[in-house]
Amino acid sequence: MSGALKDAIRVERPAKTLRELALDKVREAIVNGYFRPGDRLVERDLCAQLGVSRTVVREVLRHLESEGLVANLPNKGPIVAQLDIDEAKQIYEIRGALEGMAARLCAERRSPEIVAALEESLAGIRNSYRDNDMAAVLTNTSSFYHTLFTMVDRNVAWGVVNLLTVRINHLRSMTIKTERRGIEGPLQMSKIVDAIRRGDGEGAYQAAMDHVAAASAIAEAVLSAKKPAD
Amino acid sequence: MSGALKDAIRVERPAKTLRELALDKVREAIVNGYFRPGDRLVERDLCAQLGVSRTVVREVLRHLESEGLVANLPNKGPIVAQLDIDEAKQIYEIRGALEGMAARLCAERRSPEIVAALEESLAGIRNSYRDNDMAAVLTNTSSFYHTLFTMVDRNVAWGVVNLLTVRINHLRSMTIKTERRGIEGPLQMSKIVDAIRRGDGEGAYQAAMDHVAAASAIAEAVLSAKKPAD
DNA sequence: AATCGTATTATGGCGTACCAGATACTGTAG
DNA sequence: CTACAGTATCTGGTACGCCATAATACGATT
Repeated sequence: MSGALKDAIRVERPAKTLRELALDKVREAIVNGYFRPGDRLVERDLCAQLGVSRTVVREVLRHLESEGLVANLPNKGPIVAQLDIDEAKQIYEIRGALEGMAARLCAERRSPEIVAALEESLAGIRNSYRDNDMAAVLTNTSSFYHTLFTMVDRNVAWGVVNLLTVRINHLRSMTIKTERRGIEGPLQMSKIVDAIRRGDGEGAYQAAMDHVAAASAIAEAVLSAKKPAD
Repeated sequence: MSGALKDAIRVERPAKTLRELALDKVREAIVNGYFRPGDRLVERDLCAQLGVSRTVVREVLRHLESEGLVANLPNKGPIVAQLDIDEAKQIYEIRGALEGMAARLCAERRSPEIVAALEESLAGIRNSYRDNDMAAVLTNTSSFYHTLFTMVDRNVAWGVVNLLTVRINHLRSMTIKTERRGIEGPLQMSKIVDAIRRGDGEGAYQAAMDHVAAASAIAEAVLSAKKPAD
């Protein structure tokens, strides 16, 4: 029997361990603001809320710690990591470097499929903005960059970007709501696609950098506006 | 009593939790080849070898998993991650982008302190090559890049680079032993320093990219030479 | 003898209970 | 009102036990 066929009929099992489920739940809770930055994450409370044992909770906390979403105070325990403005800027900068790199590679590949896939995501973003569905904007933006990286087989860089992105996720949800972002965001992204279509590597690189830089500027404004009030 | 004074007399405690100690030990063991890629990491065996409980071992394994040093096969358990050649190339590529970025920033900063610090590390590398002390070469190389990133306050990018570097660490120890690397490596790095001294951002970027590209090429040669024999 | 089913073993996943040490809180005595 | 002692809280860490699953060995049946 061929391997491919065997895979085809393979029975899908949940395969997710309790740990992974709990991990997703807690990450979700942090990202969407159920747990606020600075909140203490008391192990035994989490056990109760998640309905799992301390063993699982501890492993989850360790994992989130290595993702940078949770910080561990010595002799004090884990808290939701604070996002300081400088760190956020650094994250945007790194994303710029990596997304620029991916965009350049896409341009150099000169493949119509890439352009088509990117345009599909971009259309999704425009539609989501039109429908005022901010969750969908995030999803589609994510898929835009996902194709940008994976079409040129840069899954490691994609992993790095994802890892960093969760740390600024609540910033993202604020920046996309900003005035004019609904017009400028897609415009900048279409410039990336245009450059890729032209096979203009340098242009694609610059366009990707510009887009992230714009997001970073908005994030900085949002963050510094919020800090004093806090 | 002033806070500063209180800090000054504060008794320095190990501060490292048992978990962190165990984490370092296991990571060390993987990186320096005590555990080979593909080896199974049986929890209860590790408990015995490390002298700690399963809880700690499990947390350590989770952590290493998120670092990419350990892979978890479903219904099978953790093994030491295999490093495939494509992934290694991607890691080098990312390092190139980030180190290039940092080098450019250093050049734009035009600070004599940065140049001095870099030159000190570079001298260390040359001496270590002369003494044939490969471990010291790695340490000094690491400190070279550490200053490159931290002098311009890019600690997040430094963290990313470190995270990626452990995954290719045994490759690094092979590449630096390569013929001629003892001459070419420091030469390329001195080009980075020269560009930074001149304040030539683009030149520093290119020099850093070149250095990583050279390392990547050597790694590829080493890896593809070893694979068939395996 | 070949094959099929079953018992055993190894191992991870998960839970519970317990203890030690650090910290924060609280109430009482002077 | 302050100082101090006692207490509650919480994490770090350990030990042990149970269950599910996968692989392997073994034995029975045809």
